[in-house]
Amino acid sequence: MRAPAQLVPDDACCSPLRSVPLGAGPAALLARRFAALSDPVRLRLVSLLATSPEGAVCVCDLVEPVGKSQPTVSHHLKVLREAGLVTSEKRGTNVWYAVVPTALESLRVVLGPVPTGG
Amino acid sequence: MRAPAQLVPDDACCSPLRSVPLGAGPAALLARRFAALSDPVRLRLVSLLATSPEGAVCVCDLVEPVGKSQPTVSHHLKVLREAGLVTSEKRGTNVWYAVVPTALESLRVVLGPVPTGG
DNA sequence: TCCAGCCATCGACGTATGTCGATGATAGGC
DNA sequence: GCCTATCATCGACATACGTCGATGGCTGGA
Repeated sequence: MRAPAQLVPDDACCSPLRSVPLGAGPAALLARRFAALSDPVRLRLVSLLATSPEGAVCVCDLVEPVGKSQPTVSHHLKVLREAGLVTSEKRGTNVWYAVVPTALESLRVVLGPVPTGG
Repeated sequence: MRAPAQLVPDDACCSPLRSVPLGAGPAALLARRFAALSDPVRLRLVSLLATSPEGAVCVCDLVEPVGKSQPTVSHHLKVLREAGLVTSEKRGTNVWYAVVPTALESLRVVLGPVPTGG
């Protein structure tokens, strides 16, 4: 259950937007990741995970802060997981989620200035 | 027509995701911007604008590269414009679009590590 | 073994989104 | 003034998405 269908690989897929015109394939890959961040609830979930002192948060501690039902939170976590932005780990009855720093970093690189010839 | 309804302001609206849990308001603002980047066609449009030597591209030169109809391209450009990611300027019969570097930079900041206490 | 708690999945609903053809608005050339 | 070119808007359609209540699968404790 940890990562059954990782639709987007963890590592970066594309060059910065300013380096070379994006092809259809890389654009689709990138779009999936940005789509994962295109919802307020998911952004708040990522923020809650990222700001956690332990680096991971139990699902039971995510439902109340975002103010959505448990199935809705579970759905959003699945979207983030399939986008490769978070990982999940089962501990007893609970499931703990954590952000994947390299995934956020890869998006940062895409938004950044072109490294060569800038 | 340049910027009739700027739904998202140009400057950054939020702290990095890792600094403090995101509130509902800032999350909604950010989500709108990421949503603008959540489509392959729009990502390619931004890339075409960003890689242009002149820094701006006529709409007539955007339709063919992305392989969509002219109304569809116009629709996507509107989404990008209302998200504050691009600007448009009329020159004669043509309309030239250009990226807003600070807008991309603000998203980069949000994805980045917390500046204080990192 | 049974029960309780936690989380994922399912089914359904309303809404938002991407896409196109047709049309309209504006600018420039004859 | 008329025609053409360029781009935005409109209307329509299929699909995707966010949301919830209900349900199911697992785990741990009594």
